[in-house]
Amino acid sequence: MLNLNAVLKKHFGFDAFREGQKEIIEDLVNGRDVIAMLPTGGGKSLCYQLPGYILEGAVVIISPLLALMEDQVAQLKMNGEKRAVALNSFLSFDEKKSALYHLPEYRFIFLSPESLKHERVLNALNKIHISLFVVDEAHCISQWGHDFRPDYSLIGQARGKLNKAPCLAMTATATKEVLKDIHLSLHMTDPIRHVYSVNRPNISIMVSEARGLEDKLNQLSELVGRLEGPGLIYCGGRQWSEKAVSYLKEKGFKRIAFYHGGMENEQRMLIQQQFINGQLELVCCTNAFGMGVNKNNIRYVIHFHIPARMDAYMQEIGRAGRDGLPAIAITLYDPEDVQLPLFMIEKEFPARDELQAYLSSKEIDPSFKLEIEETHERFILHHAEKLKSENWEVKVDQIWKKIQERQQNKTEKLWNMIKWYSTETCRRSGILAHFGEKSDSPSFTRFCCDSCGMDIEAYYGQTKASSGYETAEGWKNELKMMFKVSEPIVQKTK
DNA sequence: CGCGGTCGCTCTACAGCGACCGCGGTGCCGTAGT
Repeated sequence: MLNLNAVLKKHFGFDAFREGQKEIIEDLVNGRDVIAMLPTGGGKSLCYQLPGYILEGAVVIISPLLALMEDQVAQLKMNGEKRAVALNSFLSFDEKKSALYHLPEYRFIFLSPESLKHERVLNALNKIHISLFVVDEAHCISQWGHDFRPDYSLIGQARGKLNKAPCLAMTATATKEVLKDIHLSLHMTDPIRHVYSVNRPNISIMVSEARGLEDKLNQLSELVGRLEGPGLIYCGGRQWSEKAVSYLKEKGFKRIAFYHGGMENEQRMLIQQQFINGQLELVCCTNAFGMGVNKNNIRYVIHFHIPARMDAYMQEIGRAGRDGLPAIAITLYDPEDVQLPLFMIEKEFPARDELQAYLSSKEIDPSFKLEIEETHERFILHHAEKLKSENWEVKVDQIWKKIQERQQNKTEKLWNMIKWYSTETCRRSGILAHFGEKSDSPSFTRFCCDSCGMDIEAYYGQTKASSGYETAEGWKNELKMMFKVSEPIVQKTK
């Protein structure tokens, strides 16, 4: 029997596995497909890196962001592993050509789902022996694969064209529906699920009703003034993230910056690094900020606008309190705010006449290209490809049906979120129910949520008392007693 | 749909109002002879 602990010590220098890691690795080494839902910061990358040193061949990792791939490669190289490469658009043509030629020499190969569809890449991958096929941040399959980045939904198909290898899908947040989506989309064979609770007992959850912009801004500056940082503020739009920063700066707060997808890459990397290193106390951002932000001492996450779905909300608040110390998530909820996500769901897809105009113009003159939004075009082309034997009118009907289906699906998720904001029962139980977990095991306290009687004033007092890190251990112990975090709820199926 | 910015009106007034318009999230990706 293989001694995994010895391999762990030899290659990573650790004496013991973290929770779940060993079981996941054992299943993979035994050739099984695995879906792993591990809490953030649970040491997910080890789950594919270690098998890379046991199994014959290369580990292929599908990653959603260039920055994440680069990060992982840099980390591996820092650990002395030179046989790691990221095959992406950062490489020049010559570099890419060379990397593909030398592919058999690599042990860890990182790819985007988009590059996985190119013949050249597939051919090169087919010439090597793949020991393990990994999809990192696998919830993206469900979150993006249906519309925003359809290539995410083609990973399973690509996998079928490659040498058969066990498949590992990893994420921190997934509902039952998302887990099923991952399973089916990746064409996994009877996968073993290692699913841990999404509950984060050290994060208190609050929803504060706000009426109108002025009320919201007042509440915001009060919170920022009294809460211990570092903190994150999630806004619904790019301009909002910038405006929130100017407002708070005007109020005298310092070390704040904004972050959104419209900024230059270099600037984005700078802000992220400054925040991680503690030079920035507060970042106002859109949902672009998050994945790959490895910072364990975020003390609060404020939602200035509501997220559109529960799993997105959990991912966002889950960035707080990774050190296990008390943290708080507060949403400033104005019932009027539902209009923004509603509008976005509408706008995300082409309208019926746009769809019709696009497909009919292609029918009349294939060389003519009707200018429509890039995401709309990609959605149409992706689905038209599946219907390529049909005539254009059938395509219009079928794709329109698909659009309505997607919009309905997204709107439903939004209303579920709204329902959760409006209820007066325990918020944590509501979240756990949403993820299909029973909520009887966690011992809820007055620090649970506003519905459980949590008082923000008491919270201010507690965290102020424990400001600095001298008392960190004391708090950790108190929390363990309060929440029994030493006995995590593990729901392991199969 | 709501917000904010701009325009134009008033007509002693150049500040203040209403009408109107534009905007609103997430990110990959090309090229062939070593």
